[in-house]
Amino acid sequence: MSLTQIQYFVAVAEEENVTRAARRLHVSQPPLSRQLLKLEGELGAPLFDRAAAGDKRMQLSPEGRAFLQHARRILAEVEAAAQSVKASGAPRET
Amino acid sequence: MSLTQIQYFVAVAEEENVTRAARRLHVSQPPLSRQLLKLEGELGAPLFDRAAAGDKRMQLSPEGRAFLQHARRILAEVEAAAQSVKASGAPRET
DNA sequence: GCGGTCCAATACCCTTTGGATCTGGGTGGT
DNA sequence: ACCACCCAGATCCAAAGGGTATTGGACCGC
Repeated sequence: MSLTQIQYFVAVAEEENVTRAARRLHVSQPPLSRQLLKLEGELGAPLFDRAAAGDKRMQLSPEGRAFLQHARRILAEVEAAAQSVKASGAPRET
Repeated sequence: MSLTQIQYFVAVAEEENVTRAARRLHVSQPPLSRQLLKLEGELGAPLFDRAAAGDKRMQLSPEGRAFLQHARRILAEVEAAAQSVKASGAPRET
């Protein structure tokens, strides 16, 4: 599992569409598709319901919904980690 | 920034020694050293005080200490994320 | 029923990343 | 002075990750 995979997953979960998510992430669709599958493989469960015939959207599976919560927290925490370094290195602006 | 870099960093922070951390992580010392430097580069600040002449330990810098807290949370959250998928996929043992 | 559209997945190639080995420089202990 | 320890740099090679082109399945209008 990697941070990029997590970013990718969140984007797809939000867009409910791989192609749109790819545009948003400035990558092409196939790599995104692959990383998604790879992530599902590692986790041992599908994160999306692709089966839905009459519905083209990439809908989150139950596992996907559970994962999404943590995924968001991870990304936020990463952001915070980077900030904290900058903050502690330059505690004051002067 | 990647999850492996974060793992590496935590290990070194705990061991206060790159070589030992490398053994613990089952990687060799040079890659570990490089990832550390790379991480510091990305963050824009050194995470360790290597300057200390008479002291061989890799001591955390103030920025390093700040980062460590988040780093641990990130790894814990990643762990939790994986667990949550397994849990929601197989809510019961039967 | 047939072509056109939309979308994810696969095939293939190529660049980049990351790990391993070997080496060097600097410090401390005996 | 010699040896041990430790981090960083150089070099090489395998693996990962992204891009383009293409396929395959489902739906829509005609």
